[in-house]
Amino acid sequence: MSSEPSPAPEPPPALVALAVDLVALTLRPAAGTPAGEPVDQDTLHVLLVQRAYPPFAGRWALPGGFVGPDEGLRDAATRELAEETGVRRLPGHLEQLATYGDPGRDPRGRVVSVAFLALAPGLPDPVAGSDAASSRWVPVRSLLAPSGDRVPLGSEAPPGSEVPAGAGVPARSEDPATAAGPIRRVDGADERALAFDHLAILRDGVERARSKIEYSPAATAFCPPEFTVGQLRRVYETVWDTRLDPRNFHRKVTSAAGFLVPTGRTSRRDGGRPAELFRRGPATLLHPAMLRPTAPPPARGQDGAGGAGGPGKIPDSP
Amino acid sequence: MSSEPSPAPEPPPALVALAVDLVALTLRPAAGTPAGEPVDQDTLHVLLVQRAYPPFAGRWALPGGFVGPDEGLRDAATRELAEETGVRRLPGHLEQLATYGDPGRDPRGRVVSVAFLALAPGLPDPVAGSDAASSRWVPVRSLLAPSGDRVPLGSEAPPGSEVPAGAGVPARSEDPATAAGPIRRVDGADERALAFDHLAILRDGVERARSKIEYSPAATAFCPPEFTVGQLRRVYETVWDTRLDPRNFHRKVTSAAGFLVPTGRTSRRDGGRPAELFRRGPATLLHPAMLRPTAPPPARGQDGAGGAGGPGKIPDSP
DNA sequence: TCAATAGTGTCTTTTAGACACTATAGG
DNA sequence: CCTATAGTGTCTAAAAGACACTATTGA
Repeated sequence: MSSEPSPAPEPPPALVALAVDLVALTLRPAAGTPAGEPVDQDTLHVLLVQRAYPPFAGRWALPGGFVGPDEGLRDAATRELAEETGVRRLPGHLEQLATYGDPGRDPRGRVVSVAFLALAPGLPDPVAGSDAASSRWVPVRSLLAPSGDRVPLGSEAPPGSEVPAGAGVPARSEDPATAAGPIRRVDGADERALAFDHLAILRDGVERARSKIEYSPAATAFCPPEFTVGQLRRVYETVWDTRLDPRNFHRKVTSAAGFLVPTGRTSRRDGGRPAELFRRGPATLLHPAMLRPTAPPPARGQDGAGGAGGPGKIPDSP
Repeated sequence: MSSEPSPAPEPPPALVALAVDLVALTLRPAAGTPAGEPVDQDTLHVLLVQRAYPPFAGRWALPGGFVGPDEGLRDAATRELAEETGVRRLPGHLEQLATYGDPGRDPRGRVVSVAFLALAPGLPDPVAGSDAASSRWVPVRSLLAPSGDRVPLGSEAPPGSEVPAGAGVPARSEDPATAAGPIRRVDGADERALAFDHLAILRDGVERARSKIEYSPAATAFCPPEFTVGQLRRVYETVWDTRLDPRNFHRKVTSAAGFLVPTGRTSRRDGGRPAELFRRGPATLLHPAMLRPTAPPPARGQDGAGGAGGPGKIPDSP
């Protein structure tokens, strides 16, 4: 139910501030790839903004903001995403992730945030929004690394070089992605840490994306309208952080009914046989599913299929 | 992010009332089973309360209520469930489902509701809560039926007889479960309809439950601490509304690592060979998963895995 | 005896995964 | 020629599903 009228002996309706937060994921070339490394090695990036005001001023956070008085939840998420990326009709996929609203998650008072997950093909470098000092795409791996490790030596961005030269956003000393760099602190906290409970939200979003592309064609949201099987495979490999056999992948993906529709055209390549171009098909669920390479019998780590969201527990606390 | 401080040129923080709603599912014998039908045919039931005050006075709704000023979301859901069922330490499973907060879903103003999904073994008949005229378990099928059909002739409760004799809650003329009965109307609306957007929430909850038990051991939440493979199979059959081959089911469920732990004991039966008793094992994800009998290649109906959760789209509008 | 449920085994089909081999581009 | 990517075929193992058969109870 939604609430009770005044005569009901319920706890008084707590009035809370309502916000949306976005876990916007995209694939971009790993910046700062050392010479001699394979170029164009896509990595998973998330959109972050640097907070201009307290609390957590100077810290990086997921983009988001308050929901307008007459604004729908999804509308608010769409608006925030458009504001931050400068893109009005966003391609890709947007779905509700979970709601984080336990008391204490925001020092200013009770703020309930409905988090959304957005998957999009390579978006432009973000435009500084009105509510943030700056914003940028940050490699997810550098944020989820337990504590500065898990970053493959040399394949991840070295300190201060996550942004390709000329990207327009100067590297900042507060860079959150500098996993290998010295850890600076702002009012006693690890400055690499995200504001509020946003690291937890990010984790949930990434896990949701990982399971989502198993059972749905959502992986195509990371691709342009027309794409090759090889591109799609690189999406899966990047999001899952695995290697997949190109031959078996090709067979699976092309035999899943309604997943891909051939365009008849073919892509030009730098070297190698030209590949067929496909569009996303009408399927909403994949059959058979594209299951992640299975770690053996023992429990795989999460708690729930989130049903419809497939597996993946949805926490409700920061 | 969660919000911006006052100096930010964001839309002003809309203050909203925060509520939780519960989709509490359990398995109970179909009431009103005509003589001659197989008894003890479990069916999926959802807990509903009858609203005492406007709006939607007299209509049935999901149990729920406002979140206290210093109360966590999950805490509020747990409290509401305990109040409505009279059970303090609830067995079973509780997870966040989705949040419904679009303007207009509540005629009194902006009310944002975080819905939770609860799965529990046969709970007692509900105790009338302080905020509802009455509450009861209602067969899900009668609520989700397109418009009075989809109810297998003779196997569903006939008008006014959903409650087993002596259940303590007299059948009311407003009974929402009377799918086959005449449709009465209150202020112009089909009285069988649930209040607010609760039918949509119920649909989402049922679909989440259906996919949840595919990838997680959540089906055991419908069982007592010790149960037989046959009982577990009946859970799957009821939730999925399918028949499953007992022999293949037995093999699958006992070979999924960590799903079931044998107790060594055996159950006594009325007729038939005694069955081994199991407890729920430590697994959090099933491998291999218990996939629903697959409707052929065409898309299976939802939009997303949610969720590892697997599949299942999470809408954010009523 | 029979009916009913529990549990095992066997066979076929589908799918996953390893991997050989051919096709078509650029250098 | 080479290398690199695309795409097909073939084999094996795992899993799903159909179903025969045995086991153990109550009536």
